[in-house]
Amino acid sequence: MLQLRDLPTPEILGKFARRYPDADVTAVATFLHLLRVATDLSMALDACLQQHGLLQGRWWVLLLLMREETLSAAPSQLAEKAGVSRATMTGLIDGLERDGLVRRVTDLEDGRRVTVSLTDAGQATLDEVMPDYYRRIRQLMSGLDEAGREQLQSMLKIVHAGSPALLGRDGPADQPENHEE
Amino acid sequence: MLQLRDLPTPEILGKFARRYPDADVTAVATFLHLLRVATDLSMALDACLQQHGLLQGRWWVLLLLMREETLSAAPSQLAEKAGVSRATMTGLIDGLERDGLVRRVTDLEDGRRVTVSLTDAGQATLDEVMPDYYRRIRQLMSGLDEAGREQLQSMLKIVHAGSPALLGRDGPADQPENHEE
DNA sequence: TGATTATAATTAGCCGGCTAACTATGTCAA
DNA sequence: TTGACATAGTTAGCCGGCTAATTATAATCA
Repeated sequence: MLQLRDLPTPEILGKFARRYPDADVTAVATFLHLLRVATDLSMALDACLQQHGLLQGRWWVLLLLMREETLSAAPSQLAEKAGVSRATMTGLIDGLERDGLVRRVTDLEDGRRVTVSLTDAGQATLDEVMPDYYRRIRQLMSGLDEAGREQLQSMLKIVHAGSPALLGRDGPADQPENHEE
Repeated sequence: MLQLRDLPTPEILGKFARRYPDADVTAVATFLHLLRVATDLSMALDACLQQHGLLQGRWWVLLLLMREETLSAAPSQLAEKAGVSRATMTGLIDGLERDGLVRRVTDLEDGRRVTVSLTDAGQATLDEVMPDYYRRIRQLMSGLDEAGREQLQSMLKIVHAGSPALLGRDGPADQPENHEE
């Protein structure tokens, strides 16, 4: 997601700000810092899961199934909840089924529908991974007390609320520029 | 990075915590929240850059070149600073060269070395993208004042410092000796 | 009824990461 | 001088996302 290792130094940001007067140095620094930390955490999570033979995508599928009372769900539901396309979910389920962690059952009444269920092996895998995962997250966050966590989350919400600003068709139209396309 | 759209509700976290007593509910919630927000920002950034015909990887290359006094650098330097493999950097440069945004020049003294330079067209592209980017970041962060940004960054540092906890070979039982920054 | 449309899942093929192998060039010491 | 090694970049091929097209089944209505 944010691969960049060499975040701009204050000097570089200042230099760029002279060429581009719209630059808000502390805003950019904070934004990049947030992406940098999150990227490192995500990569570290991947590494942790790989020690148990899982990858993030597959792990989420198992978790989503375990949340269900019936330990099962339709591929389309899983895709939506996991935030991936149905095609990607098909691939994830293929892999999990090959490893025996989930099972596919075609619906008897509606032949188009398929139900994916967590197998005993799948549950066992989660029972191995989750305690390790939870211990690591506990440790990761041990530097922040409850109040700190609350505060971090409330600041994240503020930033999150601004994210549509990044999306608008032509930017916060300060001064309209002429580009085609 | 964190595709998951359906973050666990407090009820689900509680249910999992009963099965896995090591779970620290607020730690997990904060961790996931951080990844969720960062992922949305990253995707929004991608969408913004795509409006100018760029992708994150290529954009970073142009920025790294613009930082240099000579507007040029070696592919290996760029790869390291951008945090991608040399092979990936070769591909990025291929695309940028094809679009005329950078230029490759083989070193006269050492035939193995190549210098990548920003072309006028590359600079012009940046001059189009950067003001838009900066305006959007300014808007994104407008909900936090300077003190808030400082505080957010200091909390990010605390979390970042704990990230080695996610990596340790066999859970946080053994303390990783990584210590930097 | 039977043609048309809608829905669920899958398949096909693209793209941008990666690692590992390869090519070309330079360096150094026997 | 030349053979072993080192270095810079590229190429080859894998993998997991994606979109778009396809297959199979169900639902609708003239």
